[in-house]
Amino acid sequence: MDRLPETISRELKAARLRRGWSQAEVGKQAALPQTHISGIETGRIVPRFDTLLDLVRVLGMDLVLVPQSLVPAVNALVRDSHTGKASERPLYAADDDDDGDAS
Amino acid sequence: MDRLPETISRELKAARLRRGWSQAEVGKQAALPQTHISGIETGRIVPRFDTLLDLVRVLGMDLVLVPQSLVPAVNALVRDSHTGKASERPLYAADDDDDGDAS
DNA sequence: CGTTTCAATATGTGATTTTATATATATATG
DNA sequence: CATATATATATAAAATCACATATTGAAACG
Repeated sequence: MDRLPETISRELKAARLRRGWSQAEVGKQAALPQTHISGIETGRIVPRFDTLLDLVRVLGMDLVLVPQSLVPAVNALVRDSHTGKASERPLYAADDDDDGDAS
Repeated sequence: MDRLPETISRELKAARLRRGWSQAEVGKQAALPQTHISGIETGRIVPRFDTLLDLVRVLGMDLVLVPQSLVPAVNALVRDSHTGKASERPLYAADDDDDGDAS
């Protein structure tokens, strides 16, 4: 059942604790009651997409749509940034402003 | 504004058309009625996170949680894979099948 | 040209389920 | 006790589902 946001729930909680915030504090910033944060983190309720997006962004993260084939690469990129290895890579040195639209 | 999944909606539709699938076809694979696909694509309804995840995965994509600071890099990575520039990088070689239309 | 058929898409109604919200409370844990 | 977290109601709003139907667009035909 990896279609359940159970992973997301854990990552949300981890990100929150990483910042040393309480559920009430996160809830206040995302305009959500603490009980809701609790329900989402425990996986008891599956949030709407916009709700999750608010939460995620309050925690300094974002949800990005990527091709399945690139998921490993993206995960590696994120992991590298954690370990500090990203400094060796002039990744987006050139400006990259997201037009985000490829019609 | 941009917390609405309006961008997601457009990308969902684009990905669907890229594959030449009808809403009914996508709905069948994601176990959703065609009317829902329509509502989501037109932005009339905001899906739950798990629903959106099902849809996204049926379309060969995924939603990845990344730090906001890495979003530009991730977008660049995705863009490069589209334009074929990824060839310099022997990452995970498989190039996603979105070659656009075939007709 | 008009209209008929057909596929794809969008919209509508009603019922069911679930999130979202507010409030109160229980259970830790220090 | 005070704080943080989880759970329990109750209400309102919205998604989900199934069905029907309208709209659009294209192709075929008289």
